[in-house]
Amino acid sequence: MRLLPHPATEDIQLTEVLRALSDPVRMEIVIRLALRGEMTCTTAGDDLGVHKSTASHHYRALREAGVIMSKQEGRLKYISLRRADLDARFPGLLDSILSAAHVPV
Amino acid sequence: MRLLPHPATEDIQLTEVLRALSDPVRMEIVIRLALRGEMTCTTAGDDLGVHKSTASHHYRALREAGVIMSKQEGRLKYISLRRADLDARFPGLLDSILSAAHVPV
DNA sequence: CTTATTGTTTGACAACAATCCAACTATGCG
DNA sequence: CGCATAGTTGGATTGTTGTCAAACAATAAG
Repeated sequence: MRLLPHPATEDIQLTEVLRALSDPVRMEIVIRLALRGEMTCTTAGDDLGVHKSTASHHYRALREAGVIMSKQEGRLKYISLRRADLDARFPGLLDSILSAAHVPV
Repeated sequence: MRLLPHPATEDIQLTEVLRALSDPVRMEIVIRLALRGEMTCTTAGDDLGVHKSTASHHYRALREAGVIMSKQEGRLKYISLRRADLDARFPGLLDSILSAAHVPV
């Protein structure tokens, strides 16, 4: 099991988080993660309407902004929302964004 | 006194609001409006570090996303945050973003 | 009427971003 | 080992964005 580089909680920048979530494809990925929890990249990218390499690019954007966590397990890569970290850094922000996206919090 | 075209409250899109706020210059403008209320474009753009035409471009981006209101009064144009509209459309969103930006709400 | 003030528009330009495709890497399976 | 699966990377393309400068428009003031 390997971890990939992620920004530390205190290094997460507000405008970068907002930027990451301002793309509809990335927002949809985040919504899926919020609804269904940790999942593999393939599952997260299913029926997303973009090429898998494009999805991969979006995973990186979300990871570098501090929105998601990735961990490699064997052949699979699991991604998940950094809910606790985001809530520690920006209390209430993720919840209000998810509510705005009609995701039950 | 003239009003300029703004999106109706129900037409404000989440990703467009996040996009508008993902630029540091626009975020700073919004912070100023949150702290000091309605102000003219010149006041809002003071010491922003960008050319006035660039600031004007940002006002339009914020207006088209539904984040700010503009009204022309004589030679001056006043801009203000659409707090009530944003709160009606996305409850708690603006507050949590402003809190994240260290603006007292 | 002329001038100063306030802000927008247009053009140019460089940087960035979203996308697809093809090639590649890495891991597990038989 | 050889093959399939899961994802990433690099290149190409196309479009968007942030910026400045210069020209413009509209209004108020002298």
